[in-house]
Amino acid sequence: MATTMKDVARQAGVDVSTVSLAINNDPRIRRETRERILSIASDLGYRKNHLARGLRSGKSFTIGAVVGYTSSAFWSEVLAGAQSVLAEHDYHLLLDYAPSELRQEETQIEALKQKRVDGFLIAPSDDDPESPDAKPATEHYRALEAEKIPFVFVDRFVPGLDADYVAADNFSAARTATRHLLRLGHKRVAYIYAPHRMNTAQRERLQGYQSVMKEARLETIPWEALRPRNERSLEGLEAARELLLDKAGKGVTAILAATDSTAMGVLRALHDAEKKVPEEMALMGFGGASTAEYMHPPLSTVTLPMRALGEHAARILLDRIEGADGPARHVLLPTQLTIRASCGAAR
Amino acid sequence: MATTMKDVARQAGVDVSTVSLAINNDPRIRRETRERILSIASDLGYRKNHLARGLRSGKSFTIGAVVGYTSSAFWSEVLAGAQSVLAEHDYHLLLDYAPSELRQEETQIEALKQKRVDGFLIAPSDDDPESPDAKPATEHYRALEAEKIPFVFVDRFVPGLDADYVAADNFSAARTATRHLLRLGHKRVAYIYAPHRMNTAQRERLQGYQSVMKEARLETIPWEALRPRNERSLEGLEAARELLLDKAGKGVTAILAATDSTAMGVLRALHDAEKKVPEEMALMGFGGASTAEYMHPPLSTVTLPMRALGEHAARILLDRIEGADGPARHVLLPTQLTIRASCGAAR
DNA sequence: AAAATAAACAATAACGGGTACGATAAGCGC
DNA sequence: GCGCTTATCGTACCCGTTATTGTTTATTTT
Repeated sequence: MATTMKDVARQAGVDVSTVSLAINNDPRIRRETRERILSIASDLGYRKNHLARGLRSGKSFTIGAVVGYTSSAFWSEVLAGAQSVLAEHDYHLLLDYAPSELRQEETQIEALKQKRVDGFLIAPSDDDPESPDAKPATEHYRALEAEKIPFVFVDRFVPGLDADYVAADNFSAARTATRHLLRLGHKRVAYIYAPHRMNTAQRERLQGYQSVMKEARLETIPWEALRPRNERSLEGLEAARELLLDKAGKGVTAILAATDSTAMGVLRALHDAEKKVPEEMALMGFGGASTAEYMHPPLSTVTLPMRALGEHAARILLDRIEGADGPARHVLLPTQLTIRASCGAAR
Repeated sequence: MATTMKDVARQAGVDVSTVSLAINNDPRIRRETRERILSIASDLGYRKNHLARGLRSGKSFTIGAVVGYTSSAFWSEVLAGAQSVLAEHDYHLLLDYAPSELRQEETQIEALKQKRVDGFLIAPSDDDPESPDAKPATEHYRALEAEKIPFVFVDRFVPGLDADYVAADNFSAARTATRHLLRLGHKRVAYIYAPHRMNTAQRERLQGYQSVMKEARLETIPWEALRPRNERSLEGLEAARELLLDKAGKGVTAILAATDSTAMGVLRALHDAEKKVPEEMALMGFGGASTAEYMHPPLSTVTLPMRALGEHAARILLDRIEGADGPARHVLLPTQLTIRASCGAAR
């Protein structure tokens, strides 16, 4: 059996309440007494029971993380960032990955509620590809608000819900990337994205691209990368291939891809079509996955602040748990344009 | 305040113990009574408190995951696999990422012990680069055994410790990969690996390579990829560059890289040196990261069963938690040789 | 020196749920 | 009608910790 406060108390000849106070550094306990107790506790291998503590105090020092495991490297980094901040305050992440397609958030949240998490980090699921205009379900988020369980959206958010969120500034990022391509002399710039992955982050990238193109009075060329038919096909590959054949793609000299992995698929299609990158076609992506750098040519990309996303979200969450209850905070973190070879030089 | 069993009991006009029995499907409670209680519980939005339950039963339905966050896509997949199995049994993962260099396992484990996790999934840290021959610290693992807290090593294990582990069959995988290269006609096959990432998994790959080369009476050409000096440099890149210049690299026609990311760095170096892949140099890696497929040429690789690693580890852990106490189980999962363009055809 | 105050610790009751045991009542055989 | 079993539920205590309130004993105030 694990040693408890009772054991320590017996050994030290004091009451358990005294042990508790001593361990929690309560000033009511004399210093020598505390030191004696702590020493005995250490000798006995005492380890406090967070379950009991949580039961009594109503806090579990645990944060539920409800994220999809798609583009897993991304979430891995985000969670690592969150965890590093949380660890400093004795908090831990309770993980609940689930494929975003299943959209099981409500079930996941419910299960984590039973474990009495003190708050949630949530990446809301993507739009329903069957009915992209349907309003996302918000009841379970409102339930969280009603129960006063803090939660912070990460990377994406649910429109119409005035909740805290931390995301990359995708709109500005897309504007910067698009402007960079225009500045290099490109006129016909296509934007390839996956509609079945549509969410607020993706939408803002698309809008950023559109806004710059419109301001420059250039034609926007949005191009949809459909869900690959079979497992072996790469997202973005077929789309790019079709774009090259379609009349809409005529004269396109630059492609902005909504994600790095899409850009990689596009790159493959360009290789297959023997289009030289960047000479005949410039290419940029979004992400910051380290592998983008390994491509041939190395992919220019908008680097997303993954760790910082997690860190900021964790800090806001901790604030809320401590009781801060101001208005919802919307944090947009700056991104970084990482210029490599794939977007080429001015023409 | 959240509704508790007491509230349900009051509403139903029974004792809390009856509610408890009803909720846990105890046969002593009449069916109609149980149904009435469950219905009232549902109406009141009752949700059981896992903290209280855990305190009483000594189980938290929580598993500590102590892994490094390096090659995060890998761990993301492993953890997703583990989580999918655990979720079926109401378990969750309590995450504790930490950079493997810090080797803080003991601290991490201690913190998770306080949260009363029912078991651990552990990826032991890499060898100490300062003293690679030093025995890894095993006291904290023995402490776990003494306290009868089950744990399973994943991907790597600690030599000399007779504990459960689940790993890819790296030795066979390396043998298969090496043999494949030999069968293609290569005689001088180099093996590039990172000594500062050395662990049991890496060691077995190296040994697999060596064993096949020795059996074929060919010279082994191990080549160390040192830790990149600056952030911007890619692991494997410098090593490959040096290998090409060194007399040891003379006549090498195939390179086996210890990981996919190393292979990517090597590929870059080969491009830079204008060595055609696979015509002038065949290349293979280990991993199964999806991005390997996006390379130019697409990288042949040994695909590691990431999800299955997590799933198996979780199952063993659940077994142990249920009380199974046979001898330590050592599970080696088969890998898959994924042939793409980078290793070329027979010459 | 009596009284007020402070210091240091003890005692006790929660927190929410699990469970061994006991109580009650109904059903049954004799 | 008696004792005995079985079904069904209540009683009471436990898990380990913490917040609150008491109870000493030492210290200061007047």
